[in-house]
Amino acid sequence: MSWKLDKNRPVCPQIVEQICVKIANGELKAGEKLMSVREVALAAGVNPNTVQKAFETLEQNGIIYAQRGSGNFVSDDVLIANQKVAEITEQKTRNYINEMKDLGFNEEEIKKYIEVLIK
Amino acid sequence: MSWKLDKNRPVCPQIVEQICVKIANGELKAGEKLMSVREVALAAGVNPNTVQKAFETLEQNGIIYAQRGSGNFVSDDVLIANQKVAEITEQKTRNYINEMKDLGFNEEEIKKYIEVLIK
Amino acid sequence: MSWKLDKNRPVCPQIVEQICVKIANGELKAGEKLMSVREVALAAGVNPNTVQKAFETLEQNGIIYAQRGSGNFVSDDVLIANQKVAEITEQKTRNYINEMKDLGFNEEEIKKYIEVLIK
Amino acid sequence: MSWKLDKNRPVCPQIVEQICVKIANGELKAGEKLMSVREVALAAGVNPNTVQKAFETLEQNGIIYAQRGSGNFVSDDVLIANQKVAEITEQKTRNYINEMKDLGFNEEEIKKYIEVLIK
DNA sequence: GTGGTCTAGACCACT
DNA sequence: GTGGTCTAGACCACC
Repeated sequence: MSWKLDKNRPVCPQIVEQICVKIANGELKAGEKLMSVREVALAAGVNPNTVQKAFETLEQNGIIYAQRGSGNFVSDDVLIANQKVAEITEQKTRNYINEMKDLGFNEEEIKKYIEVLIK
Repeated sequence: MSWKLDKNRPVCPQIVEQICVKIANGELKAGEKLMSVREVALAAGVNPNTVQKAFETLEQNGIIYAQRGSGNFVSDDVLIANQKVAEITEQKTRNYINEMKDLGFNEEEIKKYIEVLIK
Repeated sequence: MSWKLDKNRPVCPQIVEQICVKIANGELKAGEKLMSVREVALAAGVNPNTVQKAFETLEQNGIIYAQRGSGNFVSDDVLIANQKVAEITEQKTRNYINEMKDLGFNEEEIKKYIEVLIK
Repeated sequence: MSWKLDKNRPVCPQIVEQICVKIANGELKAGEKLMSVREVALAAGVNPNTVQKAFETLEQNGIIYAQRGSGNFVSDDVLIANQKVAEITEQKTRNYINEMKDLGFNEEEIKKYIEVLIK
């Protein structure tokens, strides 16, 4: 279980996203036990509180559930994670497009810009 | 002079960006007098302090210059504003691409995603 | 012997309470042998360690006693279980009343609220 | 603005509840600025982080909204706070009733018990 | 000054 | 050992 964290962005939502992705792509399966808060914190080089907060967010979204004393588990309904990933993706993309349009770019220019920088 | 501010993002940098854009696209010309801090604040529905900070940032970047008692003026060298816009654009785009890749998308998928959402 | 466990509350004290109740209402009689830790765990769908802890608590309170190799037995003095039940009841009720008062309800309103929801 | 906190219960939800109550009973009005995180922390004798978390919860529920650099404000829609109070009240009461029933009390006994302890 | 995020470290109850 | 909660204190960007 690997963690690529961009230290220039808030860490907590990144953990949330990455766990959703891991569930969405099958790396984590329905009902499976997650690594403990402390293990993730250690592996990702992050404070346990930050991981705890990320897990709380995931639980509030019904993507995982916590069981005191035994750990956190992937929800049986994996669909929610997929939706969350889709939602995050769409929101990031819409944000990007809007910001680019505010900067005066039109649709064709944005597409070209992406194409140039993408590799 | 219109202001489209996204209340969900920091306001100050948005003002900086938009003035750069207005200079870059010729809406504001070299040496032209800007609206006063108060006028911009009123027109954009924002705290005057925020506008003041934005103007200071622009002045530090050599994009505008202040003349005590008479107002703020677009720098004679419009090129700096163009560079700033280019810089911001590139950074936003790289950020977006990196975040999408972290979400598990490859280059082709990102391009397709943009194409679908852009219109 | 049935077990109604609310998974949203700590399990261990629930087991303690329910055994006290069973003693208090005569379902378990003085000197009677209890089900084994494993049996209770199985019947209640709970980790045996949790049941073990519950039994330890009960023993410390003098409500049951353990006999190595033969099992756990209801104490001869059933009174203690009765007191425990009374104590728990009072504490739960006082808690509830205090929390409702903190929410801005007065005594009459609390009574009415209970009456409406109780059936 | 007074804070009665029961140190034997989790503090954070208590703050959430009390702010909801203050909005519901009109002590805080729609659009009004709340005390700052630090002020509440000081006044309630609690760590600022705890207050921050409570405010986050309130924001996620649409009961207040945060404005970076200027403070937290009561949402224009006061109704949500009222609903939240009602929801909390009902949940606490149902919990209480269920726990009492698990302890072997029937409806009449619960009502009598409340009546005796309430004053 | 204000909210937002994070680190560090502690304690608790439960499994 | 595990999650849950809290304190303490720090830094940042923004208004």
